[in-house]
Amino acid sequence: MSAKSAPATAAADPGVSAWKTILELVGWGEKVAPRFPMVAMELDLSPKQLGVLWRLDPDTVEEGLPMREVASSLYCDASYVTDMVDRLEERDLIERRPDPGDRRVKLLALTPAGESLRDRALEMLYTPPEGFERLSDEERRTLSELLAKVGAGSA
Amino acid sequence: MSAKSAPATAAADPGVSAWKTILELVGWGEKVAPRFPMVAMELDLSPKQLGVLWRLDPDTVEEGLPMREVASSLYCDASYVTDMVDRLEERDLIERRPDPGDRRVKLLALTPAGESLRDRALEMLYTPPEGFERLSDEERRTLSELLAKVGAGSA
DNA sequence: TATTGTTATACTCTATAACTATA
DNA sequence: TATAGTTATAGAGTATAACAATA
Repeated sequence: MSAKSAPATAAADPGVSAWKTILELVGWGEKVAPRFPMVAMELDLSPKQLGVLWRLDPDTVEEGLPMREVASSLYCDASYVTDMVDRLEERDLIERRPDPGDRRVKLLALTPAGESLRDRALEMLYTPPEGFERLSDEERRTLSELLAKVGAGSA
Repeated sequence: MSAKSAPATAAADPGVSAWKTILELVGWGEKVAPRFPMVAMELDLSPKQLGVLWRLDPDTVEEGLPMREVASSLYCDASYVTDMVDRLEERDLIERRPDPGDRRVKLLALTPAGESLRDRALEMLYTPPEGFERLSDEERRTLSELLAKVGAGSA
């Protein structure tokens, strides 16, 4: 498996070429700006701050999310979560609530302003790239089904 | 278009749900670690440093790439490219070459060590997530074709 | 004793501004 | 005068270690 032959082999596998296209679409190729950081920047948030807002889905985390869980879910240190939360709290986007069951824990939840900013972010993030318009309705359905099969379990 | 109704509408559009799955697969969802930064970390590179190596494809940029082009392609400042290149050069991964045509310009090119590190990185990056194994050969071909249509022009 | 979160601190990442050399 | 790259510097992002409160 020499350095020269590996790429050729890879290109022949439709799974690999599909995956490469996905990386391009998402902004980890050469021509498109990375989507997630771009959305964050437009909303004056760092990517990780947007990550915090994102996890705080009001529909699923009614009571709030322990900071520790946010930290592990974002792959960053707890002390940094403290810092981000401080600043998001100053901007009145989230709030800390005591956990009735364990007084060490603080639960994070969105304020109304935070909810609406999160909504705007998800709307931007979830808008498919323009290339999707080149597919027919049926092709879009097929694509969605195939990807759902791929993503089952992780998505 | 209230904040509550928007997500429901989105879920009904197969284009949107396909795109959401893509975001999950790539690590911008909740359960998977972001792929690109992870690959970089495993190779002891920052994501942007990996970006530099990535652009320096020996097959397409024979003579080397001007630093200015690398900067704009990575959406970062030229001074930061200087810094990254300093450190990549210290690690003997890339080198600066004079541009015979314009003596202000420096061309970046991979050393042999840089080439092999880049190969390793691309091999990791281009390995599709495990979920792809759930597709038949024909499904993979279909997926690849549909995505190629979506990505045409940007990929 | 182990765990949640905070504080203090330091290190890495990245941009701005001023500068040098070339065009 | 304008452009490619560098230097010096400052600011954001992020981690480590020591600590307080609670379990």
